[in-house]
Amino acid sequence: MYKIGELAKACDINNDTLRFYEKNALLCPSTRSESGYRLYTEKDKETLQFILRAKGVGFTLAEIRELLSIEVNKADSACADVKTLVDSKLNDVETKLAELIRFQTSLKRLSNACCGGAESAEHCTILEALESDTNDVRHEHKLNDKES
Amino acid sequence: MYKIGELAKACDINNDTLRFYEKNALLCPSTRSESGYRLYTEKDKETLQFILRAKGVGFTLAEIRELLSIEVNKADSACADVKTLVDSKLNDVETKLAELIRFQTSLKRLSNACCGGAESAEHCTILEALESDTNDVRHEHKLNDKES
DNA sequence: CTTGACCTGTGACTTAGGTCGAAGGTTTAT
DNA sequence: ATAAACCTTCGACCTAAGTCACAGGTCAAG
Repeated sequence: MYKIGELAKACDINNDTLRFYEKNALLCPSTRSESGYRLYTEKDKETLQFILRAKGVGFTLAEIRELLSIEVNKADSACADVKTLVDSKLNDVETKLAELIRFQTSLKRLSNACCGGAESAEHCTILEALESDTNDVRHEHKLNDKES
Repeated sequence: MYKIGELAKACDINNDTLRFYEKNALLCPSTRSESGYRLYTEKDKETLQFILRAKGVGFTLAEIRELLSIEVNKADSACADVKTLVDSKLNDVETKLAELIRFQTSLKRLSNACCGGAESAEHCTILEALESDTNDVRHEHKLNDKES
């Protein structure tokens, strides 16, 4: 049995995070001591590690709650249910990825176009790009310029 | 001169967003009418468009505030200052990108390993991967498995 | 002269995932 | 027996970028 601080230290998280997970129905300690201290079992620790691993692949706590409800009750769920969660998450991730790649492309273009010198910024190509709506900074669509 | 609703509509944002930008020192209307209405000039509109374009390439409002302070005072800033902001943002973006790619890789691996069938999830490879700490789900380091 | 569309300011609420402080109870070691 | 190190609950605070509600003032049309 772990007290809160012991489990937290063992898993390298904050005590408050554990309380937060409890409040949000992710991980409730199996028992309490006479005096009300949370007592976590080895099984609780495994659940916590499940949570941390799921966080590690990008799941939100709400999604992890879903995964856990399948996990505690495996026999009544299908593989397909689990895979759906993973694929839907993968979709989210790829959407965000696409946005970040647009950012990256635009920023690289801005950076490459700028001399970066100590001269006054009066003719800075970056500022000019942000000022002008012709020659949209955000998308390359028909710009047919090459990344240098 | 635009009233708040006119400028908001012209730029397809919310009136409250404009008030929010004002409160956060991003865009103050040049004047007010007798009765206190905000009045935005054409120049204000251009500044707003600058802000929206900068948002479009991924800058936060705090960063845009920095860009604007250079923009209003170009002569006293160097190109290098601007480029530094862009490069530092690019760095942020690439850090986030790296994390999302890790998520993507892990999720793809989980998804590919799962049959996704209607069978009970009792032996679901996804759940097993999240349960076990051997065979870490998050990183490929020495797994030398191939993406199918 | 009233109705409706607009504007004002203030302050609260949202999401996500915690983190912190205060006031007090418990355990353990000395 | 008392101090240090733990634990409890509760509630407030944090970031980011808004969004919404409320109570009231203004403006143009009919």
